[in-house]
Amino acid sequence: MLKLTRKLEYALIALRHMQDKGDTFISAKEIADMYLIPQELLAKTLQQMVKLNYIKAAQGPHGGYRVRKGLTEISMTQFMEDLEGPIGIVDCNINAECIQLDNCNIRLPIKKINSNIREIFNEIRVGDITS
Amino acid sequence: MLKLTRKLEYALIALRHMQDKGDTFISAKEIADMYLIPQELLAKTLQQMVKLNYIKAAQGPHGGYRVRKGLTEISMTQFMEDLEGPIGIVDCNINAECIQLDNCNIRLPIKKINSNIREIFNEIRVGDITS
DNA sequence: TTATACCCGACTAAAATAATCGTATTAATT
DNA sequence: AATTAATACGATTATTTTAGTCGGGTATAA
Repeated sequence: MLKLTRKLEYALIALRHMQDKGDTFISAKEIADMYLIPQELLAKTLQQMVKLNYIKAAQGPHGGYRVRKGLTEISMTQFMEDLEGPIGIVDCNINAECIQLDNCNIRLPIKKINSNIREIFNEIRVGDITS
Repeated sequence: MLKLTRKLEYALIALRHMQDKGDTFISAKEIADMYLIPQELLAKTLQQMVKLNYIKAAQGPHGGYRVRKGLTEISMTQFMEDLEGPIGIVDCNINAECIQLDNCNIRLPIKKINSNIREIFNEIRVGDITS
């Protein structure tokens, strides 16, 4: 209940590590070894962040990844939703395909809570965690 | 990511319905039929709430459940943790058995966020949703 | 030209969640 | 007393989500 995914954890750990290393390119392997993260999984997450323009990749020996400037200013809401899709504590906050429809008697207050949670993550920058 | 369980949804829907009906005993079947909830699953959830002293059960024909006074004042944090166990957006906030231990570079900020979320649910009463 | 590292889709495994089943017990009604 | 409608509860199965692996490809530094 109310869990973050491992992917997000790994992403944040990696970002923090890269951030500490400044401009040098860090390989997925280095991070995976250091924090005992499955390498392939981490690699895929990093590749996703490259597509999102969060980080920059360099191929070949001595290649790796480094953080792009400005990433730290992105809100955690955006970060999480970019990587994992919309935040919804119940499904009807995301796809609305609920068999109950109008019958549901708790829809509104739940919706409110969902906003509260997104709001929390709006107030937190990625940089608050990674630097 | 960050989902509530169905069990919690069903519990809240049921509580709200019972609350609307005042002191009369409402059967699990009535609620299940009305909101298209699997009856057995709802029944088990209701039984759990009986043990927690959230509601009172009456057996036999015309039996069912009714809400106990005072339930509405309970915080959502307590409610959710009673039904589903501790809120932890990552596992190390719950059982602390993480292979990374001191190696983890994001533990503190994550812990902070976890508190924020528990705080949100502390501010919400069950009654805010069910009445 | 070889070794290292990213790229990417398909696949498999594991864990968490959701749902069902079977049997027992209780109590109102007839 | 028998029947019926309800809760009680453990065991099991099914489904979905999450996590992790594999294989083949591309780029590039030394």
